[in-house]
Amino acid sequence: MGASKTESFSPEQNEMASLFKALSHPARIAIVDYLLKVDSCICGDIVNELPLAQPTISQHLKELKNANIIKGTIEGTAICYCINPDTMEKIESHFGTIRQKLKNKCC
Amino acid sequence: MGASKTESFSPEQNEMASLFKALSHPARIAIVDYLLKVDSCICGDIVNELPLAQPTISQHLKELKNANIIKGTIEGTAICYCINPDTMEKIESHFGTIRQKLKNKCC
DNA sequence: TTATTATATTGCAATATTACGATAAAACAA
DNA sequence: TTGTTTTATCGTAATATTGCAATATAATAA
Repeated sequence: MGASKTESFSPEQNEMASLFKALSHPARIAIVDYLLKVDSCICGDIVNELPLAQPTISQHLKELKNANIIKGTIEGTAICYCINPDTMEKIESHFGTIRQKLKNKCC
Repeated sequence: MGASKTESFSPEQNEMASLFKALSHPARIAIVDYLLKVDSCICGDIVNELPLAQPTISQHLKELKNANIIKGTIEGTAICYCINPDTMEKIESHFGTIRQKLKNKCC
């Protein structure tokens, strides 16, 4: 074994797990942090910001893109990445729902 | 290689990544969902709720505990698990901050 | 055309995660 | 004590992730 039993859980549960998995690596958190820090959707220089090799960062960007956490648009030779606000809002509202449900608890 | 370069990132980035990693598996999402669904902090029957063997669930519960997402208190022979609202609020406020920062963006 | 620049893909080694059978431990009941 | 119930741990196989050198691709410049 070793593969996670995806088919045993609901689509919603799998979707949330995928979103969190995309955010479960410090390099990917750092990428999101950087995209938030710079004024606009800066192209290119993510590689210079992080202590990782270019293929590694490309791989992390791909995972963030696949999870719809960031969007990339081709801008000449470079690619301009920025955060997808819809996905962020989706996650925030998930925790908003959790907070609501916790209000009726005894813990 | 293969180990993630934890030391290259800030404590905050590593902490958020750890929280998301704890939530990055559908079984652990399902555990949180179940703890939210039941009226109070129900003891024991998480094993009967999920299609996973008892050692596997115990392992998932351990990870959620280590991440401070759930708390467990001994209740006789059983252990009573419930969600830690502080950690949930921490994550929610993280995305609240992200939303604020996105307001000033062009994307 | 050739060169340059930016990003993606391939291939692989190191490491981590997932799942579970077997077993242990802890609390209680008879 | 022995038995029962509940949860944790150990050991291990299957699979996934991480990181990077080498290489490929794509867009532009000279």
